[in-house]
Amino acid sequence: MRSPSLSIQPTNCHKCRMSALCLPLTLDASSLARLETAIDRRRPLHRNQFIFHAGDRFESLYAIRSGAVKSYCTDSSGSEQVTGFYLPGEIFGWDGIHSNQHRNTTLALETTALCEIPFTRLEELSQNVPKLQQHFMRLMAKEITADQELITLLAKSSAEERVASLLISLSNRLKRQHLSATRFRLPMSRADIGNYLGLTVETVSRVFSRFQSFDLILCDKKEIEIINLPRLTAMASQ
Amino acid sequence: MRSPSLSIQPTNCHKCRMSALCLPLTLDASSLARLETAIDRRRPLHRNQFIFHAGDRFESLYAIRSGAVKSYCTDSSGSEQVTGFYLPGEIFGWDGIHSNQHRNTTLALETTALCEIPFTRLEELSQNVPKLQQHFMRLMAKEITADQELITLLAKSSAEERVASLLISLSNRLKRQHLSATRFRLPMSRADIGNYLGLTVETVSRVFSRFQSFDLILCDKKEIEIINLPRLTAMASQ
DNA sequence: CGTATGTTTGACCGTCGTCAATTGTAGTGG
DNA sequence: CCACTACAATTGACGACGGTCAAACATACG
Repeated sequence: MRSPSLSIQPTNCHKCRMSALCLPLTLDASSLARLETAIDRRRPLHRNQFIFHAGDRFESLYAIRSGAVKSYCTDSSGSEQVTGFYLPGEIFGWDGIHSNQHRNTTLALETTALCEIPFTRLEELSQNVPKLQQHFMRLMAKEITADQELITLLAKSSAEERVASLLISLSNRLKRQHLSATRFRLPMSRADIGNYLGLTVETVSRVFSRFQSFDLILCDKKEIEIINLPRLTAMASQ
Repeated sequence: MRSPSLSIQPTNCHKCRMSALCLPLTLDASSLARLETAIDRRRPLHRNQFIFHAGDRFESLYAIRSGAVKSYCTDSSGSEQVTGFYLPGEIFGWDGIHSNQHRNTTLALETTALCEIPFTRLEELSQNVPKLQQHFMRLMAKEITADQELITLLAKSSAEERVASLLISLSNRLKRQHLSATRFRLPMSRADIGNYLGLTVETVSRVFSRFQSFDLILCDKKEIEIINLPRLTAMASQ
């Protein structure tokens, strides 16, 4: 029996509209039932609440049901580096697997609902459910692919290309969740964007202004409307 | 029976001096024996020979016995981005897991001996040998960690810090192989270094010159000697 | 030996970071 | 409810770091 202060309702992955992303599609009913028992649906976090800190013992992966989080690590000189933003349907926490402790700190950028997936349970289940093992390896590999795309972006692209890429990435990820691909609210600050993209706040702000003057986007602080999606896409994939 | 043209000798992981890195240390004898049957030791590749191309069907992971390789991907506009250099004892090929085809092209930077680890065999074995599953997840997670360190480097650091970081990284990785941490030969060109670090060849060359004038390193084309390891380390971890 | 490729160095210039000031927004408590 | 404060975002002026272009030189390979 779970404590009501930690868990708000039983998990029903098969009814969850995220399942296409965080679950193997081909999982049979009994395997799914076993997985569900491992997943703990926590009460929503509010803005700026931490999910885990760098150095914390690694216990679980997390899937986002709603909201958004950012992960960042702090280097020796104390400065932060944002390593990722995660949106509904996405899974984070992989960084803890290697050394059994997290390297990133992760916090909610807005009110956020999570599913917690205890990793040892997941490993046990994977032993018995080959598809599950495959699926999670794929998700990890996807994280590697995403990181390598960011590496390419940082190594090669101009400020405008970087910002365009982030907007297009967010647009695509929201679209996959059947949300609007052209109107959305940025969950993160300009500073977070700049940090993530290796730019200063000022540069990010200037790029947003330029994009508006080019009629690529409309933006009112964090509300974004993409006016010219094709051209923005072209700028991004350069 | 293996074709002699493809395989030069039977695999003996337990005698291999790399095993501390690419194998789970705690694997028992029978598990190890089963793993060995899956691993194919190929004849050495020479410089500029490809291991796989972007788009190739993903079949195997590869462990380096000797030599060095570089991985790079090609973006829409045809320009390359080096995503990693791999040295003896390291494993590459993870990028193919997600979509069952490789995103990176990987080639030998010098004469290189590899062990090929067929991925489906590895998955099968992982089902029966929990330690093996754990170990490979850790290795993948390590790749994620490494990529995120590169992201931080590219987002934050100056040209000098980037080059210093690469030299220190190579030094540490060679040291782990019980090779000299202060005298080594760079397997890659200045262009590769620049591409990897998001710099131009000219900038890399200038930084090498500056490092020499500061008495941090000595270098004769690809031969490097680190003169002042503490100061170079300080420059790297900034 | 000759050509292709890699490396170094110089001169110049553009992008983006730094510093600074201003305005707008959000959260707090009287 | 509004003042007060802290924080976020915008815009401008200026300069530095690293990119671009060009030339010279070294090295590798056939």
